[in-house]
Amino acid sequence: MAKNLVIVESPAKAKTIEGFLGKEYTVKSSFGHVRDLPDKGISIDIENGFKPNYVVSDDKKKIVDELKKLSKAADMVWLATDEDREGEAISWHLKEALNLDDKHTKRITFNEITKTAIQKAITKPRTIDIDLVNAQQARRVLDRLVGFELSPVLWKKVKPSLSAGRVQSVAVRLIVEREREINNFQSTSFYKTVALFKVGSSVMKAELNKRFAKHEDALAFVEACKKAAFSIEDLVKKPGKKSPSAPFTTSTLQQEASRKLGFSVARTMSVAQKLYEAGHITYMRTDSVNLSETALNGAKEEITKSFGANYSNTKQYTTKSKGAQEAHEAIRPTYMNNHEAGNDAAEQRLYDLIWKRTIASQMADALLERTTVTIDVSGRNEKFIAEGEVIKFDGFLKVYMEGTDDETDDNTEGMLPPLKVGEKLNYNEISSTQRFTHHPPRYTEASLVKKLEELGIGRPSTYAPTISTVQKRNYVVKEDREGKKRQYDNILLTNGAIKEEKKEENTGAEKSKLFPTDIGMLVTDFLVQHFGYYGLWFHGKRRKRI
DNA sequence: CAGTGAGCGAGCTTCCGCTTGACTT
Repeated sequence: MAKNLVIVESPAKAKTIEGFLGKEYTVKSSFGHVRDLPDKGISIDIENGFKPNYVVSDDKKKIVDELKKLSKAADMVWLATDEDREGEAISWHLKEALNLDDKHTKRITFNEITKTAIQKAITKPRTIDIDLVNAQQARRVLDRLVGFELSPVLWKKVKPSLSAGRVQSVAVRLIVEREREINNFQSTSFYKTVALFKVGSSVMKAELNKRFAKHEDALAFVEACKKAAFSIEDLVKKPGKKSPSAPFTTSTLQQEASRKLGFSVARTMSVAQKLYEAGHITYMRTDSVNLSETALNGAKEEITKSFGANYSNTKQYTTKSKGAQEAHEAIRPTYMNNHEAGNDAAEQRLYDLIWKRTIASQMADALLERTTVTIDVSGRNEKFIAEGEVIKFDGFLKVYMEGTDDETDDNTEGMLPPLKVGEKLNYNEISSTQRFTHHPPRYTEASLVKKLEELGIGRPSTYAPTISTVQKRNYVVKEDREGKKRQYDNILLTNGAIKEEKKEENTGAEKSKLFPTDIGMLVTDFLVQHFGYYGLWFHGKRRKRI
């Protein structure tokens, strides 16, 4: 029997660590939390200091018995659960459930799974941080009280089996409020004027720096263009750069896999889990953008070998999200020199995304040259503006470009032909087209996760389950909607003649967007009315029961 | 007389966050 028992949260992690520590150490996993409030009833003694009544969860009885036996036989038990609020609580629960005494128990933490990090952790044990444990208990108790007091009110007043809680009710409210914003949105139209100028054998596109509100003003401008002369008034070149994004966290992986691969957040997580269990990537539930020393070196080596030393720019990123607890590394390939991994197409594509994002994060900025051309229209104050962008050094763009959520028509900026100030220009065509302002976008699963993270609501392990809960309760549906036909005006000037047309386009089509249901809106209004800030104040004052 | 239906009462649902399988479909 080994002298030392090390307990971590995840079995895959246990397997890896056992290899680092040698024969004196047995490494086991708790499979997450081992104790919790029971499923039924509040189970909190509100009269006596809100004392929680914890029980060993049914699915953890076997593992707790096994850990009990192993801990009795060991000289020392090392509680090596994650270095965050929940991890500290898991260690404390293990100590309670296994009846561990202080003399034979040590608490260690590490936030990367490397041999040096583990060995260093063993030399610096500490005791359980009871303040952090209490913070977790406060979180747990509050969530139970809110969820189990509020939900039955909904059963009575609205419909059985509904639910409310600190996280899910906010998620639903965000979707409901966005839908109402969209319904109240008054779209206005304007005229966007674009010219195509002949420059040698190529064509340069330029947009007018004024948008006309009225059809008659747009028409008057295009009319004036018939006789106007066009010349280059100004030519400005400015250097620019693009920097790579930080390596993936759970939330950014979910967003990018949704944009680039069309995965739902649940799909992303289950595919990532398989890659993790096969040892291809690091832990997939993380809020950290940190990379270990070995990862940084591995990336540098790989970039230098594949692209040259001038493409390498080794750096550490700092988290932007305020609630981050950073118990793990960022999501990255375990071995940087593995360019491909995975058993099926989904795993391979997700791995490819993770590999590229990680490698790109350690590559040099892309260097650009942005050119802005101002074109004078004789007899008018408005100017046409043409913009061009030339990549001087591609840097990280060689492997990876982050996707965007933008739905606006893409203005692909390319190279501009050679030009000089004062040069006269002739147009091929000038058009003024009626465009419409957009309502704020509906949430996708991934953009909702992004919003929740910004608000500090939910954790990496709960983003995907929360999204499925609000759909399971039928508060929210994920749907495609067909667009509507819309007419718009187009004024076109070619060869000195103006042609006016009514054209038709499809607008408002949605794909895989989140829509609130009637019940979602009703429950949100009910909760806001009775349990929003003023609702709580009202009920407290009047001690009114509902 | 047999079948129907109104009315009553009991028991169930639910939170968030940490982990995987063990289940169906």
